[in-house]
Amino acid sequence: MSVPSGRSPVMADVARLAGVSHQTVSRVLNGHPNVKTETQARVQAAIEELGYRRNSSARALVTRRTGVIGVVAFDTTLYGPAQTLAGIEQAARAAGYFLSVVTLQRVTRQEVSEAMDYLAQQAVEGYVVIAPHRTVVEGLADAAADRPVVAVEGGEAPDLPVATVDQGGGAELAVRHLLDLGHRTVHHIAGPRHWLEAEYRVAGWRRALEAAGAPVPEPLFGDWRPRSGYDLGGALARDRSVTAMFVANDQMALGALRALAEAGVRVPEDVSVVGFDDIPEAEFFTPPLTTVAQDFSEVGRHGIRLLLERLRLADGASAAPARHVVPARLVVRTSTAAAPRA
Amino acid sequence: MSVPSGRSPVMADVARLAGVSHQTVSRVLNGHPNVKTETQARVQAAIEELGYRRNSSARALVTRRTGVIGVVAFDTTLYGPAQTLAGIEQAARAAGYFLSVVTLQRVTRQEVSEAMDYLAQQAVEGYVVIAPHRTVVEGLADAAADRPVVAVEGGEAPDLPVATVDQGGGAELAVRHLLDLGHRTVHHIAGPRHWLEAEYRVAGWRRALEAAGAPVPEPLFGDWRPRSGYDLGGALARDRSVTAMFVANDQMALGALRALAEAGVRVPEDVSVVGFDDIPEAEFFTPPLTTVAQDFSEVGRHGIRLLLERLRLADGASAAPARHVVPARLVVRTSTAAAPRA
DNA sequence: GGCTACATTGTTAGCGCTCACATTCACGAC
DNA sequence: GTCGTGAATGTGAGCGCTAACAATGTAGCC
Repeated sequence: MSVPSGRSPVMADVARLAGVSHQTVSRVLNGHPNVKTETQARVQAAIEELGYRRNSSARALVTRRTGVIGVVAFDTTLYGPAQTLAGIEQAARAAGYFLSVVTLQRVTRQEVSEAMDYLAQQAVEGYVVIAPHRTVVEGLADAAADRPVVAVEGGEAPDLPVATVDQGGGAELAVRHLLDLGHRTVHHIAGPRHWLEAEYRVAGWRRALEAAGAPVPEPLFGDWRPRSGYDLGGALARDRSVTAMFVANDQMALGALRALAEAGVRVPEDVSVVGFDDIPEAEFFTPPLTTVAQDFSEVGRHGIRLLLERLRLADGASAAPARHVVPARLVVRTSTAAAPRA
Repeated sequence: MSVPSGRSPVMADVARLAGVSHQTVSRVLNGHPNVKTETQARVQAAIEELGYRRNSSARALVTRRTGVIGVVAFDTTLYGPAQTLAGIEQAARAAGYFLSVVTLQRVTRQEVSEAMDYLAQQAVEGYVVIAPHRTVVEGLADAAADRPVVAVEGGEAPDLPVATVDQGGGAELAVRHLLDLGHRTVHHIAGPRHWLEAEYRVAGWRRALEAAGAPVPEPLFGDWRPRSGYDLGGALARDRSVTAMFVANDQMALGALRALAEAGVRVPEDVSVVGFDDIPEAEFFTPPLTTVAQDFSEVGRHGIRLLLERLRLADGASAAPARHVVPARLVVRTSTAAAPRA
């Protein structure tokens, strides 16, 4: 009787049943300290009896907080972004936030702007942008967000808090590992231009070679897909001077392994191969792939952490742009071995 | 001056600037027919000048529609679920809906209930549940949703609209392909028990064998991961009578290929292998994997379609549970060949 | 002209909640 | 006793929007 049938209960219904004012119900719901334990219990009981659930729209209307974080992602088909997204989701939920995700079809400044605009419609409190691409970082500038933004995998986006894996450092690990095995130099199949991760890996690769006084060959640019690794790997396979290659992700490394096999080049006897990402499949490639592991969910977690910090500071004082860099880790399997005698 | 600085513009601000009532602004925003073209233009101009954006909470409060669809997903690390989610996201956005995603950590009835509860807090209008597991389907029953629910990959969930790939049919394609190549029978490395997709693939495999009068060996149960394919594939490799295996997903097939290689068994000369999913890597396995392709995004799209249909029917009349089944497709590569002479 | 019909716009009343403030009561200090 | 204090609760207003209805203008028609 306390709730007219046909509509779901509201605070006033709970209040009536518990014999208190709607405000007291609100206090119980929000954990306000000054409520008698007994009253609290009575309200709780009423809530449960009616199956009451607070109307989030009404609450958001007055508090101006929706509890929603907007996420702009790109190509969640790739292992890395998908994992990062999962990490973000975990962290957000743990903090009591909801996630609204938009996946970009193409990486253009306009699409980034549109995605953020779309999310703004939903009154997200802030954005986490998975920004593996230079264009995305630029698009962020256009979007002129009036809300906090954190970039994940966003390289060194200026004026923006960033959570990222140490791509360059990971690349250095890979190259040093190969040099230590006695290879004269290391060839590189890179990710596509304008992808920040690709650029940083190229830079790290170059740095490690130069530090060792090794010659720096021209890098070849793929598109992350196995197919391009196959094509470019095939090209390198024909060059008998190549004894070591560092491939910018595991999928392309897979393609390269295939091309090498078809060319009759043995891995690791003739050529050593190192990948990047450590996808679950890498361990079972032919041969099992030495690669650089990234902790994606850690990155996602820190992305959310940085955003929440910004949200707490609220409007006025925007904190200094912070960076959180997660180290990469080399996983040695059997696709690498000592350089063959010349 | 029309907007007091320090707060964002509201409808009344736009109305004042355009010299109309706030209701007319609302009409323009909602595409109401009876507004003079000229008025419309004036309002539009005012909106743009002020950078006005409608407050979605206020709107949701009065319309009782949030425009948010809740998605319950599980293990988006796996290729299939991740792809399905992407398809759902595309379709939802195209229809003007937002998505709120919760990813389950473990598949228990309780976690499913909790996830739906969590989404209910946000007043989602309906649920799309990626339900590849028997437990999830059961959990749906507990959750006693007062809102429409659609299961994706949910097998034959009773009383629930379902969008799914024809798993059984796909398995039959795989098995028939192998039998046609002259194999006496086909061994099966299955997915984990209680996974609906796994069960349907087992059923299809059995059906095809029985239809052909072939003996039906005991299936082996893996966990989708490459490691289990490796372990179980190794076991089958030791059995010289095995000439063909159908592996329930590509990741396990990769593990199996590895185990066969290590055991000195040649693929496809000694043993033929067929996978399931057609992940991007499959084409570059050693050897390139014959597999069954599923159109995940199509499934996601139809999941959203079914939900939207339910939402339109609104509260009263719940439509008859509909099913949309997307056919699977065999992709022949070089991991399969004619049976070796006995 | 007077009436109807319809297009166009304005007015008013909430949606369900939280915030600011008012009120009540109990208790101890003086 | 009186007053101050703080805990516990209630009251009223208003967040920004849409829905329902009212009011106006405008044309068409007899």
